[in-house]
Amino acid sequence: MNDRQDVHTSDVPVLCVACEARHRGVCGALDADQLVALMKTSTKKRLETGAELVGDAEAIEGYANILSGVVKLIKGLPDGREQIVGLQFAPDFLGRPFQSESAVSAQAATNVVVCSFPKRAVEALIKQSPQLEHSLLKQTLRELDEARNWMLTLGRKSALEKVASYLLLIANYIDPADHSHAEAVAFDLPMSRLEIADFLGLTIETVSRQLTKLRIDGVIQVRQSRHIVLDNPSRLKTYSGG
Amino acid sequence: MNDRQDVHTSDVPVLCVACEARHRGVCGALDADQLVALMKTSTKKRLETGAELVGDAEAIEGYANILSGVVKLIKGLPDGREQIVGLQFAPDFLGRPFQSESAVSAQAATNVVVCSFPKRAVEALIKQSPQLEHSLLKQTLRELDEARNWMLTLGRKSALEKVASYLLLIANYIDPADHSHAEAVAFDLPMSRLEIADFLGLTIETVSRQLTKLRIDGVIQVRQSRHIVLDNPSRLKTYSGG
DNA sequence: CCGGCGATTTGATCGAGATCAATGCCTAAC
DNA sequence: GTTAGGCATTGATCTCGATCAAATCGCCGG
Repeated sequence: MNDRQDVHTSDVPVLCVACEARHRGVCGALDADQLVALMKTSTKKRLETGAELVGDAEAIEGYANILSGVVKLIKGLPDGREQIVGLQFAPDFLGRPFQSESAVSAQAATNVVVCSFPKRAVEALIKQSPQLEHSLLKQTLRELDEARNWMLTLGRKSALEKVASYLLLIANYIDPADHSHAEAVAFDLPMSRLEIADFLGLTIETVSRQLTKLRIDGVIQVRQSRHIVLDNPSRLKTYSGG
Repeated sequence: MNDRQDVHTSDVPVLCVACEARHRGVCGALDADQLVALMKTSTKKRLETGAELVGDAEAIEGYANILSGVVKLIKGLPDGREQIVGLQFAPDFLGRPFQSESAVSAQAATNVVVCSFPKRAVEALIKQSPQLEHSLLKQTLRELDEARNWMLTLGRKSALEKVASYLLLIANYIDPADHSHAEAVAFDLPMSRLEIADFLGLTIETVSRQLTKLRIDGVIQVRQSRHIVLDNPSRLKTYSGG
């Protein structure tokens, strides 16, 4: 079901000479020499909540590994309506290979730390390393699956089902354990109500009302608006529409 | 904007020894020897409208090149609600590399002709040929872009904007020319009202009403319910919400 | 030509979620 | 502690699209 860990071709984290983080993710596909070469070109960057990594239709300046935090991918309409079309968590790889322009805008949803690489260095490496390309293909296939799952949610679920699905999605990222039995899970939402609404194709008021309903039904606890406790995750699943 | 043609690593169509069609698409990435080997394992299949290529959560029996027709990718909820999460046209490649189960069900929306290959043969070839993997990555990235574009439509557009966007999408597949100036385009819809509704996250009645509205506004002509004429495609764009 | 059947259109009504409008809550500055 | 300002909740109302129901169209077989 969840092949997230499968994205890492190598499970051995590698110490980056530039940003001093231990990389996993796509970098695991490289051999030692390639890694050293790549990491000499890397830079560690810290981004505040709301900071823009790549603007829509802007030239892409590089690629990045997310070390911590959550990045949202946004598409907007000319009149200002917005839809979040993807969420990226560590250790996802950020960037659009073989395209000079981005179709989406990428923004930090929380404080984010990335290790970024110049476009040219990564693309040269992709040409050399089928392993890296294989790794990118796997991540892209996973993102495609996630996008299609979300299309079902956007097109066919009710507001209540959408919010329940969202909570389960986040709970699963925080703690990828199997929540089919009844262990409690607690976590902080990495997004504001407005961002949740833009992810679910709803308004903030509707998101708030559905959370209230779930709270009153005793399925979730909400504290300080961001902190969520699921006493019984499998019960929440019955609200998510499958 | 549209890098569809870019998917074909080679522009030279190759005659398939088995199905006697000239392949393009992903097969273009192979060298002559590899092609011959692959094509000896291929079979040409004709599928009636509605035929299922791959069921949800079924084992994937193989891969296929679409030679003609339209294939819809469907995701469903336990209670029967359905969402079309992707459309594939010739010469798209059909299949989910590196996964034993399909996350979606694939059905023929029109009569479809495919040239199918056994799973094993294709996967062996992917291992040998970085070119093929590169080609698959490009197709997957394009599908991801399309999925994300459609998420914006599903989450944030009105029913009228959705229907207008759908007509422009189909018009663009039929004739990938630039429709920004005012040349008329005519085509047959490859899908029923129910399928359009399942693609747009609407009901058949709403789809029908929006088409009627566009017809009364003089933006489109509708004949025999499937045949559409856009006298002025750029005018339809103003209805699509950007 | 006629009847039948599925697909589509049109009509009437309903309701989920949007919109408009307060009100309440948490944090930060002073 | 007090106040200001951004977020979130709650309430009242409206609207778009769903639902229920009834024609109408198009096509095929007799």
